[in-house]
Amino acid sequence: MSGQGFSPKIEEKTWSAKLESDVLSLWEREDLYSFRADPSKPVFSIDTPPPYINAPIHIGQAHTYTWMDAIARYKRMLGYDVLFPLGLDRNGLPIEVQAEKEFNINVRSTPRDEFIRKARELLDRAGGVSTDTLRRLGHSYNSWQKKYAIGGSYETDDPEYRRMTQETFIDLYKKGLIYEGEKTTNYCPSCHTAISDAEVEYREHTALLNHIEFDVDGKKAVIATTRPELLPACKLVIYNPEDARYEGLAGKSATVPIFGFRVPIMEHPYAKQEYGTGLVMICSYGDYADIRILRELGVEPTYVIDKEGRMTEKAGAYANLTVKQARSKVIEDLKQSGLYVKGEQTQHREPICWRSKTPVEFIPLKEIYLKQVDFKDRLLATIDRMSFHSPESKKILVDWINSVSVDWVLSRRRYYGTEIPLWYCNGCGETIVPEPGRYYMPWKEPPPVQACPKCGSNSFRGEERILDTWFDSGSSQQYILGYLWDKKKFTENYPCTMRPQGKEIVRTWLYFTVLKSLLLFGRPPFRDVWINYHVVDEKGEKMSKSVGNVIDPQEILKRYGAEAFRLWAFLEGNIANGDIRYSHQRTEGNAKFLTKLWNIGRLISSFPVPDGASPTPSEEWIFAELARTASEVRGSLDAYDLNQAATSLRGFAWNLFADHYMEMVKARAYGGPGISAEAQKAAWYGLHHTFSNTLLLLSPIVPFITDYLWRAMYKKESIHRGAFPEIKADAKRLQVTPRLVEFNSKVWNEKKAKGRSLRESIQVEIPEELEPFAQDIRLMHNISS
RNA sequence: GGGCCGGUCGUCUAGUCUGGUCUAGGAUGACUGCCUUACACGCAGUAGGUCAAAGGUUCGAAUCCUUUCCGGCCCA
Repeated sequence: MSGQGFSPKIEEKTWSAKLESDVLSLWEREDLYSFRADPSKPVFSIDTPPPYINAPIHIGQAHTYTWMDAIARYKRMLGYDVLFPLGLDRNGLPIEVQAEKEFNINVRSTPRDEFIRKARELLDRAGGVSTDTLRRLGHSYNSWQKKYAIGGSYETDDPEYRRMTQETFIDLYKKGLIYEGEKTTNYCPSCHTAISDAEVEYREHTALLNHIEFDVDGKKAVIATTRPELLPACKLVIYNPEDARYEGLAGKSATVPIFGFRVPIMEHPYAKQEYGTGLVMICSYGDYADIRILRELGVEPTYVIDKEGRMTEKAGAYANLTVKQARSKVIEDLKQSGLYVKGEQTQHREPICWRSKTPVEFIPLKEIYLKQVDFKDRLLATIDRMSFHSPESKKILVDWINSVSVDWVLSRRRYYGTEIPLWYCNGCGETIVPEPGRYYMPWKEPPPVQACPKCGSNSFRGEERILDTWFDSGSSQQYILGYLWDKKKFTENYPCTMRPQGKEIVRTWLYFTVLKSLLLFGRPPFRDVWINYHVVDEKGEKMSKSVGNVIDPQEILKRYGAEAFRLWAFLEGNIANGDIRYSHQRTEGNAKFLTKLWNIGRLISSFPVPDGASPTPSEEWIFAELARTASEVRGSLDAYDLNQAATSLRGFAWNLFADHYMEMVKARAYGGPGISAEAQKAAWYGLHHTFSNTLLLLSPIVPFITDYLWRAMYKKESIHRGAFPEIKADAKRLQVTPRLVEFNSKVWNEKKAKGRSLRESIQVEIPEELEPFAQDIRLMHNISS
């Protein structure tokens, strides 16, 4: 047999991103990824984070959803019925704020129906912006269509979703875990609503630290504060017990300037000697420390700020001014009366609302709460039953649970969200709770009863507030597992297998899901929790619009294609361990593997696919390496470490299989004088067996190119119907790998040193350990004896 | 103020738990040579690291301990 007659089945020299859309439409036609509800298969469920619909997918989402996709694909190959739904988040404040801006309306002065309609209009307009990127990335969600069934894509503001949210509320209410109470609450004056502790963030900023003179029995005492407008709410002046300057002051009282009332002076360790003058005024309420100290001492608060962020009549002459106005007015008045000592700039941490970034105020509100403080120990025990990837991320949740100190404020004074399903009797105040089963809108619907069961009155008031968005989100796993439609199946498949999510929403999304799951089902919501960090720019800095370093994944798709993006996402690092940097240059570099893989396939496609053959030592060796790689990859994938899986696959395919094995057997595969038909067939088998399995192993990572090559070379049926390869091979050949690689390198080096081209012949002695491979090695390097 | 995580060639990283096989491996970029009938988006080679710093434990430390510095995050 001669070297003639073998030419690649594949003509193009490189993989092209243009082929991606062809492959994509094949997948859609073949319905490869739907949830089968096949009772013979175990379910692997992934509670994907619904991206917010009104903004394009950013690079961090593109990255992490791609990881989830690979996990889904891998589990499918293991024989799981994979539940991998696509959700779209349409709830929450951002859309309300945007509607206000867009239509120049105000949430409080616009009729509710109209406001909701406008918000929905905006959401519908945003439509496919988010999903287009996901689609092009080749993600294998069960469905792109909205369906009221397991596996269907869903929207968080859907009446069905809200029906479920309300059902959980009703359940918890009936269990006695929900109550209404008046407490000091975090209040965002810009969102006009109460917010939970989990929604409070801190911002370091420069503030004016004002030194103000108080009078203590005719003597001056200077107090430092960043919030002089709270003088009318001053309750207490404290200093550190160690502070010698103020020894003996405790027990006396201080007169508050301008307002003239007296407050007690006490020692308290919270006051730091080095902060301002060491004397601190405690008001109701400037910050959490105030709340803590005044509660500790049982002091009745005076509230001087109202829901609009204006001063109340308790602030006397300052009533109706905004907080800011009042602050400067108080400072001005203090200066006039000579009680203002000085102002200096200081670094200060202030609590802000996580959505609007407005400073949070602490005011009394009657709100609806879900009990959580009582359950801290059980929450900690519950999360011990979930496994965290990486394990370090669990600490974020543990710390948060330990710091929980008040119950969860559920009610929000907004319009666009799930209504709290309650009515109140106008006669006796009785609370009416409906039966679950449908979606209730109490602000526009009559109550589920004709007359009050307690007093018989038939006049009612529907609840107008809505639920915290996290109360909806905190049941996403419940929704996707089909709680609404088949409770038996739901119970069988509970808990959900995995929750992938960002670390920045551990204390919200993850925490609230755990809480609700514990209270509703007494179980953890997930088996595994995968927490990811962020994608940052080339220099390691956070991407932000104002800095102008944001990279749109669409741009990467346009420049390099989906496979290139995916390779970058997998090869660049493990996002569960830390931030990942993005760089075009590295994407380009990583993408070269696609060309390599393509050309490996191209050469191999020249040769027939034998059913089997008796392997020579070279085949035994590469099969042993293939088996080792497959088991490594399996281990990495089981640990959700796609980075390691991708790295070892690239290393195997390129640096061992192509560089060494293929070079060794190429001549044998082409055939020629002195090569038996049997040996040639063994080479063909070695090439195809190794390559087809490599494609399978790579298919969760680069699903486009592997499927394309697979169909071109092996089967009509998609590679994504394939099973994860189990490769058996004798491990004893593994020992020879370093010797082989070393020897080949030595020969190449020698030729180079002698200025010869690689095909020229050379005289080298083959070491004894490599004797079994002698024939291949001689042909490979053109070694003359 | 407290806590957590990280710091390894220009860049990304393996190795750290279980100290010796690490005179630290790979990738990428840089440089040099080569179009060897799959691939120049390739092949081969070369250079590049006092493993953040100091001290300690040990026969031996990137690996264990202590302190410090830097970066990031969280809590008060």
